[in-house]
Amino acid sequence: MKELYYAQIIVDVPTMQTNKPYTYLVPESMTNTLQPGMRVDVPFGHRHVMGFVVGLRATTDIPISQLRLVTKVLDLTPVLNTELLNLSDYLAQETFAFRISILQTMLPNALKANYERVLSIIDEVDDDVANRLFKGLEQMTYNASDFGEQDIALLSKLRQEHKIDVAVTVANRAKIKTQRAYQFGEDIEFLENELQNLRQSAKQQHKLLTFILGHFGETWVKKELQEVLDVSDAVIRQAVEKKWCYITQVELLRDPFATTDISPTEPLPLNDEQRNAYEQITGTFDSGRFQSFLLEGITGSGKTEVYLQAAQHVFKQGRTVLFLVPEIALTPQMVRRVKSRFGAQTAVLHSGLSDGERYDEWRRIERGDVKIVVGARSAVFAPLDNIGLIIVDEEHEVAYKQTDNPRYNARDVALWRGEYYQIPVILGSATPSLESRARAQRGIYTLLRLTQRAGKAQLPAVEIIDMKETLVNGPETIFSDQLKEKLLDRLHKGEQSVLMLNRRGFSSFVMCRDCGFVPRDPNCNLAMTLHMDSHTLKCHYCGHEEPIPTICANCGSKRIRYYGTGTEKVEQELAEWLPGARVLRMDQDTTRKKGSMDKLLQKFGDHQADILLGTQMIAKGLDFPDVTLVGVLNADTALGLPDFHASERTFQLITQVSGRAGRAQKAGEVLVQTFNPEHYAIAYAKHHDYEGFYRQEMAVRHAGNYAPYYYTVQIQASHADENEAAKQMLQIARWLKKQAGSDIIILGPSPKPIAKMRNRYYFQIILKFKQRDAMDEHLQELQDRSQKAKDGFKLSIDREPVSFM
DNA sequence: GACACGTATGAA
DNA sequence: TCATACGTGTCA
Repeated sequence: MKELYYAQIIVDVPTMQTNKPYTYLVPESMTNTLQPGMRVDVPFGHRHVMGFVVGLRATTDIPISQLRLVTKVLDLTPVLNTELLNLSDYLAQETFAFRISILQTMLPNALKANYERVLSIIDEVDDDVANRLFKGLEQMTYNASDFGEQDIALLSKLRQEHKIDVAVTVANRAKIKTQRAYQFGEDIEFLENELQNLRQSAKQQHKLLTFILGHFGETWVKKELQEVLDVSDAVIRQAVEKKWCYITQVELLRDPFATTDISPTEPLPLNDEQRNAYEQITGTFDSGRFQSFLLEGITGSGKTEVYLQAAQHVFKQGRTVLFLVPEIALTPQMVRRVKSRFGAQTAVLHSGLSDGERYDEWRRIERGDVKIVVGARSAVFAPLDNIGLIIVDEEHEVAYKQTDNPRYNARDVALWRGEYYQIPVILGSATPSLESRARAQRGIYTLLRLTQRAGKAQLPAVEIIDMKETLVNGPETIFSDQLKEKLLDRLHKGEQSVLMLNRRGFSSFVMCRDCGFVPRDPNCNLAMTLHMDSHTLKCHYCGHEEPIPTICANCGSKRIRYYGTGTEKVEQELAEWLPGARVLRMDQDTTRKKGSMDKLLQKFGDHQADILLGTQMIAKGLDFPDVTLVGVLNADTALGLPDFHASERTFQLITQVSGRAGRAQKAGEVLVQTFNPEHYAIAYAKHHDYEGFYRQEMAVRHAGNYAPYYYTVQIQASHADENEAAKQMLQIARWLKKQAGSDIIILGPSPKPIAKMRNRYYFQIILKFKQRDAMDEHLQELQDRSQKAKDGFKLSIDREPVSFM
């Protein structure tokens, strides 16, 4: 057998030029230990960097003289398996990101390299430097924040004069928490002898030594030992001194369920539709095939029960399950259900974990201590092997897309992993993304529909309130008379209400208060955004710009208003006309603190409040049986966004929030206040008609050449100089036009909605095209060129962006 | 990302 | 003529 001498290594230097494996020599001492997926310390140029072994070879084309040796192995076992290494390769291509960035995102922060600079004196230096800076020592670890500017300059000069040397070392950042333990001696004769010679009065010592004799050779954690024997520290210290036992450290694994009380649940009976879905999914699993299922189930139809029972089936075959949710904080009830069904074999990865805690959970998964991983976006990289089922709940959620580099979509990664393991992948939603639903139409996904609510519950009746009439009749208020009436009614009956104010971001737009008309840009037919700095309306999609109108183009009214109301204002109004009502406000401001969201929901569940008022974060997943009224204060805000997803998002949001009402015996009711009662997104939401909405929206997308008929790519770039940014983007647009010709629709360049951030100017170009492979080549080339572009021009490419903000 | 090395730029 | 600034290519 030929040994593998050459390691292919991706180094921790995120640049275009280094975005390829480098070949290193494997020292003889490592030939048995080094494996792909391990992190290593390698010399790179003049310093040391961390690297990932992505392959081992027996031969190489590179001249031996150019090769250097791997310095150190940082892991005992690979931190990435073959599957994840392959995935990183695919994702780097897919997201136009560096391979190293992908590898880093796959791992917990604790596994990032910790670079330390060690300065050492190698020649005569003056006393000031030796004593003041080096504190009389030959070496010191360098920390830039420890020194003033002058000293840094001085050290840099000494370095150039070769009087001091700088060595970079790569250290493991991960700290494994340990606790003190005692390894008992194994020499029984010695121990028995010691027991004989103990003084009569040494009762405690006698007790301990007897115990050690009964468990010789074992290792006991100090805490447990003291719990069992009730001996003092001093007694144990004596035992160590007398060599009855030895101090060691054992790894401390926190039990994440120590504080949560779990009442185990049993599988619930499935109805016919659920059973059909369950059987199709488990049948696919049993036959060992890859197949994606789109589980389209109305709110409250029991999708979760299908997930859980399918997972149970997979466990029985000794396989594991990956369960993705849009955001852990927003789905506490879902997490609780999984935990209570599967207990301690569940790992939960969420953003609230510290680096250390996350690393602990990661290691539990990696060692195979858990069967199911529940987590948000980044959990899609959980180091499970032997996966048997992947579930993506609320698959339409934009939270699955990472908005900064690397811009991956966890839903697509889930599908990749599913194909790799040849297993079923469930994409579940009450309101699937158009893209997924279209794929189901084409037979790429298997469509499974759940049309019945669980138990006897009915979908709530939805009433649309035309706010234009309300405004004509009375003072300008956020609440219609109808909504006020119903709220009062619920208060009297002691039932609960949920109010949603769909206020998103900072985007504001202009609307006529008489007819609901929103000025749209003539090219893209998208709502235009108000820019107070330039006093214009701009289309963020193609860059069209026009002055802010003073008269409505539709009805001639002068009542044109700037749009935007916050939850705080609503809370205040509620307090004024319903002084007795107990209101809980839930938005970014009130849920920022860890666990505060859970606390608010707990309070609402315990009937300590009558009204839950919040932003779209209250729309999904909440299950409170006594909520019988849902009010959507403003259904239009999402419609006004400069984005072709606007109708889809509006429909999804109204449908999701409506689903919060009437989940148990009591019938629910939904009031939707809007200025656009005739808009199809709102009309279809009123009838809970996803399929109807899907058909109409597909026609709209088809007519406008939008996704899913076209691929969409957003190119955004920034520069400190506005003209320079615009100029370069124009060149790029021209270059793309030349490369792709008629195969491509180019919109822009146009300034981004937030055109200036941190003193940089942002522009974007939107591309729409059908030939993906050809365009990928052009985009890759564009990426390469932009890396070489000088003077601070930054560019990033975003495939299928979920927001154009 | 950090550095060495090349060429351009300016002061004596 | 030298010192410094800045841009560029390289790392196995």
